[in-house]
Amino acid sequence: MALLMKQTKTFIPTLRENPADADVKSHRMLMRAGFIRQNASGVYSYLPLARKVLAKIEQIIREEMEAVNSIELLMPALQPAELWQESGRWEAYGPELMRLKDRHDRDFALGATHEEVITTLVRDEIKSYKKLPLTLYQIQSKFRDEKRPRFGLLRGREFIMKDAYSFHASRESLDATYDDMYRAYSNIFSRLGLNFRAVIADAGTIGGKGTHEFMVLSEIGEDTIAYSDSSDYAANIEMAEVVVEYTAPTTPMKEVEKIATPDQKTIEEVSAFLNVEASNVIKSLVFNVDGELVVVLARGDHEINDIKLKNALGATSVELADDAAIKELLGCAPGSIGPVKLPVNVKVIADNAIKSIRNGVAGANEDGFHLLNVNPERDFAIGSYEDIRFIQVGDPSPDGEGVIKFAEGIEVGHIFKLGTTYSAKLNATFLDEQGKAQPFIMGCYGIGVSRLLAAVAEHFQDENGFVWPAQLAPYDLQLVPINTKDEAQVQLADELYGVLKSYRYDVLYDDRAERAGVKFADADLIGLPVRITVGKKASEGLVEVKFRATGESAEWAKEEVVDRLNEFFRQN
RNA sequence: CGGAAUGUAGCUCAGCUUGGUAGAGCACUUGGUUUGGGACCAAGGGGUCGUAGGUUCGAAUCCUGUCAUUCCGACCA
Repeated sequence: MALLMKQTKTFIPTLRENPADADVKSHRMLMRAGFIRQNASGVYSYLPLARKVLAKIEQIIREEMEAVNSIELLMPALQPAELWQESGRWEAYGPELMRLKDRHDRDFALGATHEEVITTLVRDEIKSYKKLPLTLYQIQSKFRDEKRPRFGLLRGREFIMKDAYSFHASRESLDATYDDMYRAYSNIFSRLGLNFRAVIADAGTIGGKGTHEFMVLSEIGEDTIAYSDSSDYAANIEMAEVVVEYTAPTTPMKEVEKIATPDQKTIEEVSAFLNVEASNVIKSLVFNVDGELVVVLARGDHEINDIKLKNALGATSVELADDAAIKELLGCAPGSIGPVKLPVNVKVIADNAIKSIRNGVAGANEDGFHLLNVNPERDFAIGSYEDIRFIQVGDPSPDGEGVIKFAEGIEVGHIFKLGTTYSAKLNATFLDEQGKAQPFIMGCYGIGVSRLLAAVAEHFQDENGFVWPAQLAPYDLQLVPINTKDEAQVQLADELYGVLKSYRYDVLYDDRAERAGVKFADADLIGLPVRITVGKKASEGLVEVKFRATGESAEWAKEEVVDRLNEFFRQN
């Protein structure tokens, strides 16, 4: 399908100056080059050029999905509340679910995801194990009322997503499809030309066990990846296990001593004031765990990871308790909390590293005082030791090879083994070989399509504009007659336009009556791989060709344009 | 949801401190001169100064509320 487009007939509103509201370069360049416009916070229009890049991304996704027998369908964005009530997520999803009412005052949601719709759809139509496995996907807009939309397309409230769902009669079948998807995702991100890693991830509120995130490495990434410097281990920092074996030192224990520490609240202040290492200070925090106050301990040089905490306690929500609750429980402000002499019924969870503390420092549960020579077990009881801290740079890699380093990543894909979480709740069953009803075993697999547009926009640009690789470029090349009043130039440009069409090139024809400088600046902004300039030597049948990526240019006779272009696109 | 900032023409911004009835550049329209890296000359069109209220003889400017947008944090399949 060769697409031709005259620039006077399309809509590419380029900006000469940087938009004031765009801070990250993908957002800035997408605005400047006329790809997107914002309609509300986190809500964007995709203008013709963006639509074309999206179409290319989607095409790659479709090819790789079909290759693993995943079949496209399209489900509604507008979904009845009953569906969400049935799965329990009408309440559980919270304010992030966009809700609305119809004229009969019935509740609806704008689809934040489609587990409910697909599960009931399949439930009502698939009754036999003989029809399994089945994998379906769609590419569609999703709605999430994010607390803080940001970075242009990177975190929107309306965004485009590819979501796939698989249905199985057995775990083994799910595992096989999961592996297929893992490979398909790797193919997709490789074909897009992105530098990515598949990392071990947390399943979050979607539930299920066994999950990988696909992260594009980027400095604007909102997630931190912990990876091994000498193996292929990589995990979201939320999940990376700490495998250090901590043991108590053999130094003799000393008597506990109370000491005044006026206005010394943070670990840094206290350790500096008392001249001790942060690693020998006990950081004590009070968390509200599903309504119960729990004291959580970690070493002063460590950070508590609330996702690990949540998982370790099997809780559905953990958050720091507020000052009033702490005051009521312990009679002091945060900053002076400690594990010694707590009210009897308070649960205490300690990070494994607490074991390494000997004659440590802890808050005295009295404002302005700390305790010296505090020792675990002797001076306070611990409910259990768990791995609840964030891994740190330099920690040993959990797979035993090398040490941990950090990188920032943009989450562009996430694959889950859901199991029967949704099928059980929604009563979606099939009949197995024994004629017995079994809940479907499910998987789900998402790709943030519009987020990918942001990720590639972030990656494929230089100071003058986008530098699209051939597989993503909105058009293959731009045809630029310099002077639209020059008979010879227009004639040759028209001729090339026709020839290129017959050879199935997608051409953006800059037929505008603009000056050369304007056309060149816009061409650089738009960033097509090849620019063919028809100028002074048109009468001799010569054109100038410039390659966006390298900045190299050459002079070609009109007769050789097609052959040379074919050669270029074979190699790029 | 906490913290911060910003809302003045399509875009980027000045004017606000010290109240006197709105400006620049770019863009746009018309005419002319130009024509290979965001031209020039001339003449134009375009703004409830986010919004509501208050203070004042008088508010873009001072005060209060409110809304929107952005950034930091918390949060997040």
